Amino acid sequence: MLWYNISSIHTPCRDTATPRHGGPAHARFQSHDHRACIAAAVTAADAHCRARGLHFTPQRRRVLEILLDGHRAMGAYDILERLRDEGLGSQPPVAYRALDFLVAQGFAHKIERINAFVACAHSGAEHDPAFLICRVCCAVAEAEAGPARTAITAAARGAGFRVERVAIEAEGLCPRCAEAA
Amino acid sequence: MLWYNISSIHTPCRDTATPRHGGPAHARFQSHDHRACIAAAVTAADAHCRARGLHFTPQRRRVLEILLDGHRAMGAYDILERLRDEGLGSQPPVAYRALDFLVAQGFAHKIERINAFVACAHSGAEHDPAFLICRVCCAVAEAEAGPARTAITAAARGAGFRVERVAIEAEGLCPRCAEAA
DNA sequence: GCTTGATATGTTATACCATAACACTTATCA
DNA sequence: TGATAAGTGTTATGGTATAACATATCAAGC
Repeated sequence: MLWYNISSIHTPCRDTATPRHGGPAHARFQSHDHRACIAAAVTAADAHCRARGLHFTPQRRRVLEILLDGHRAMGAYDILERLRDEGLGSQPPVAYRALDFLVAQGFAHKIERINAFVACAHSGAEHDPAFLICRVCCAVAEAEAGPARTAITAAARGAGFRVERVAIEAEGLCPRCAEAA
Repeated sequence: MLWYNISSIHTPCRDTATPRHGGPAHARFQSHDHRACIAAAVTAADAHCRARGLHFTPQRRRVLEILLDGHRAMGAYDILERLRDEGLGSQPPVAYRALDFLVAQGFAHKIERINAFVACAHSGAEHDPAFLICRVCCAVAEAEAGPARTAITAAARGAGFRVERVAIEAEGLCPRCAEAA
């Protein structure tokens, strides 16, 4: 399971949401080859778009790279700030359009609870993401929610509702904060 | 399953979100005794608070009544408008404080996807709500998510994450809009 | 090429959602 | 009855998101 730190967005636990390093929860992505991991995800997205005749434009590509590089949940305005620094756009719609595209294509997810976006941890593969959000440090993990999705889809079908997308977001304590408590 | 209509809040489908009547999806609560249903829920909340030494103040009671009466997903500012009309408060924090209390006590739920609140359809009973949100007309239904919650809690435990609260929100087509499509 | 329609971007303005902070009041209980 | 906690009133501001319209770019058929 991949863990993300939260960035400076507006959240219930914003004040304590400074990036944490060295802990067990994050050991996994401290050791991996982050550069290669980003490149692979971008390449996969590129191929996906090519295959479908979609435009993987510089803006969209860059926003995905920023999300992958940050390796954390980022607010749209965090993204926008990066884009602005790089001369790739300066107004909110620029960020939101790119993010909408990435989310629609499954390259990124929106975490409704905290109004933030993360690069998808399993790009390319069909999957049902669930997010675990620590209420103390706001770290976020993407977990697999296949069985849960199956359950809710079945319940919905019984009511005549046709499910297209499911957002599952669990709030609680991450391993580190649970131990501290 | 209980269906709610969406109110005038800011949503992807706000323009088509006028209350709908007469359809099969809503037949269930058109026939029930709404007055009695509201009274029962308020009485239950009152008893719950009394038992725990919590203050079920006039403001909190009134906000719950408004949610129950509206029988739909309402934005905090919709609530505030009602309170203002009744002289019970005029500034946003008034509405948010009451809503926070009601959500914390389980008398209401927040639907993150659309930044709206609904009165709980099963007040008093322990339950795990899941929401079905129609992407066309924004009608909202509260379904039971017990099995899904069990699944996600188990997956989280495997990662050392302690789940306290789970939000499950499915987006798709309600029976009526599915039929129209 | 050139037109045409669809898609994407630039920009302004605005709407909507939510809380920090502080003063004041009311309830509870030792 | 005085101390403490909980709730309310109010101002101000911060954070999130989109409508609307102008412009530019791309892809396909003539």
